[in-house]
Amino acid sequence: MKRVSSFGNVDLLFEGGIVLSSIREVARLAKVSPATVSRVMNGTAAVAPETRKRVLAAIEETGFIPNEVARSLFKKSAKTIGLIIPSIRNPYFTQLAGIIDELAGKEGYRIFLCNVGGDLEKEKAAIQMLVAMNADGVILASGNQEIQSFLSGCPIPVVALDMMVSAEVVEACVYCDYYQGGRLAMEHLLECGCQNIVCIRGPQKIFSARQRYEGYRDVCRERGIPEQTVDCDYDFLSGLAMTEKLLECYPQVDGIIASNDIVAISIYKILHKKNITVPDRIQLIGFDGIDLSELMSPELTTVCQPIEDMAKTALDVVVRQKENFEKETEYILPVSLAIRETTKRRGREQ
Amino acid sequence: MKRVSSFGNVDLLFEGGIVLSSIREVARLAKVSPATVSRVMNGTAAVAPETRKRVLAAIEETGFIPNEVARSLFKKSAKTIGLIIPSIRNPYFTQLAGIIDELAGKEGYRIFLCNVGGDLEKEKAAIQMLVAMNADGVILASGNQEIQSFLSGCPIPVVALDMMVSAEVVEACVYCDYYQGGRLAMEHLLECGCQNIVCIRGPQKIFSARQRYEGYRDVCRERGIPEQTVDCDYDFLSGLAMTEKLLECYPQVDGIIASNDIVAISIYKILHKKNITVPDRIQLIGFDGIDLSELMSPELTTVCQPIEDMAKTALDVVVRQKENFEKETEYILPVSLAIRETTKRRGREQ
DNA sequence: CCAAAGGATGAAACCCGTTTCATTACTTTA
DNA sequence: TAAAGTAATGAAACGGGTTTCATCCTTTGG
Repeated sequence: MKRVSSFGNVDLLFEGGIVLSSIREVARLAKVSPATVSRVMNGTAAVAPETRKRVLAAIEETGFIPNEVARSLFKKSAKTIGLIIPSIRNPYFTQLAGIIDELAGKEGYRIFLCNVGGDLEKEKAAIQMLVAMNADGVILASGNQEIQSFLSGCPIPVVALDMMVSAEVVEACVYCDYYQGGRLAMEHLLECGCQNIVCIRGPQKIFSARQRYEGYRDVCRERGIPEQTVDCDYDFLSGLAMTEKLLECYPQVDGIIASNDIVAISIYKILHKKNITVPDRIQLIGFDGIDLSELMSPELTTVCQPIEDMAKTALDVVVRQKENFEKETEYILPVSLAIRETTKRRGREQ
Repeated sequence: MKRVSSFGNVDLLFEGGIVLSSIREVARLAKVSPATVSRVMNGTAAVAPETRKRVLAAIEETGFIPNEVARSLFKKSAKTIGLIIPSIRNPYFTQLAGIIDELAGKEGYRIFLCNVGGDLEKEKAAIQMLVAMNADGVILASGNQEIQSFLSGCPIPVVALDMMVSAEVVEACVYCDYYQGGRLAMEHLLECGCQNIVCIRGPQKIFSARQRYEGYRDVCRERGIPEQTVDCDYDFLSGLAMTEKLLECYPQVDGIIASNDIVAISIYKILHKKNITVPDRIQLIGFDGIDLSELMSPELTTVCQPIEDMAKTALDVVVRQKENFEKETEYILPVSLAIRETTKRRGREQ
């Protein structure tokens, strides 16, 4: 019913489907050697037009698809790049993954997505697996600094995305000016008239979260404002829980800096549920600039990261690492403020 | 700096990192044959305790990681299952992917996610690639019926998820009772007092969208209500555009059935922007029951699909297809109504 | 007209983990 | 004590595409 039908010695199928046959079968059919078939397929050497035609016909007839595994084994390259992310449920990472996937496709690479969920062991296993699979490189966006020591001696190039890892163990780091982002968020809330701002910090072992917090903290210090923080993970469940806590601890709050957009959305949910109006009673700002931040109602004011540029840069480093002579080891991209509906000031920037 | 250091003939690295070395090197170091090393690693045959210890020590010393590609080539199995989805940006599919990934991991399989974006050629290429990679099976959730004819003779098992494909070409189909979902949505809006309901249909070439529409349509017919429909894709951009159109064509509308949750969210955004209150002036219901439907404010009333069960069922069929004797070819799962805040009636169900 | 150069092609090695099959050594049974 | 059986292990083949190297044939230059 769905197995390949056998026809003589050659597996054939006539209904436009997929067939398994080997290069040797094709060769036999075309009355050439496997080497010649390989040359025709890859254009790696001149083949007489007459021969080429016969080979092409044989490929057509058998529906031959070259076995990628055999190719990978010899070439020591699977034309695959691993993308390690902490959560496939976080729209920020799926947006990133979507862009990287598309760009990689154009360069002839596949993306192997590894969802490690903040688990260090899973992350190590993912890297080992990618190495064992002859992947050509890794884009590491797990956010977990602890992986660093494990990376030394990794035989395939690794580029850290959204995290700061020593240039000793990775090809390069690509991240944003999170610190500036933290400052921007705080300064914006102040400009909007907030008197009582609380910063919901992401996990401090994550570089972006730490830097954002430090931006916020430094503005506080410069202006003599006491810090008010709550700790929170980068996911919505944590966001919901921490918002409850925040309202308990800081009932006077009139401005909230969320650890990222998805947390901002969950904060908004709680505020909405409690009939606390945004931005009238409390103003709210997020980080990341995911699609959803603009899709939610009201639209979320947020500090945008150039997701597309980050994806492009990271991929570029991995793909072109061999040919890079004077390579950068650090790409720091600028962030920008998107003033929308959860803060009061109508700004110049969109 | 990051290359593996060479030590004698054996590649070594002392800092806990990753190393490339072959089974033959390990064998040489342990003074055994590669076969014995393989037997120690896989437990495929008895090895003398003394020998085993030497081999283990050699593996430890070299940091040897068996090459998955070589293993896949021989075994004709990559311990990998392909998951083909139309969009990695749609939370429904990432939620699905997350669950499948987790379950597959427990069974010793990797998931290779293929984002084909509704492009038939990309989808064909993805399937060919999976075959060429010695994948063990495919979970096909692209929604695109047209792929059907391409599937015949596919040498690896395919299970269709969220779509209806002939049992001739797939191992099984797993989907929900979308028709019932369509009815449920319509009946609920009627119960909530809507007089002027518009159905925003998903692409009619997609099975779920067609079935949902037919559920809606049949309720209309049974009650003598004239149909009012607008066509829309399954993404938020389309949702935004179509809502504008809807409001133009049907200014009297007081109930909207969205093609899915993400479209419902974008509908809400437009309504909110136009100061049309939900559910007072217009009531709104979605399909899918993604996390986000509950996270948005107000919480979205929606027809939930048992995403977890679907994932589990699909994976089970693929993994266990060889041992299935009397196999089902169709798994139809029930949907359920989650009455939340975008419709008026406070229902029994949560 | 012969040598050198170039083009087309095939045989065989290669990538590396797995498995079969044969061999050796030793134990058990008759 | 011989025959039969068993455990441990290695040599070699295998999987399938790629590449090197040698070979053969044709063309070009002297």
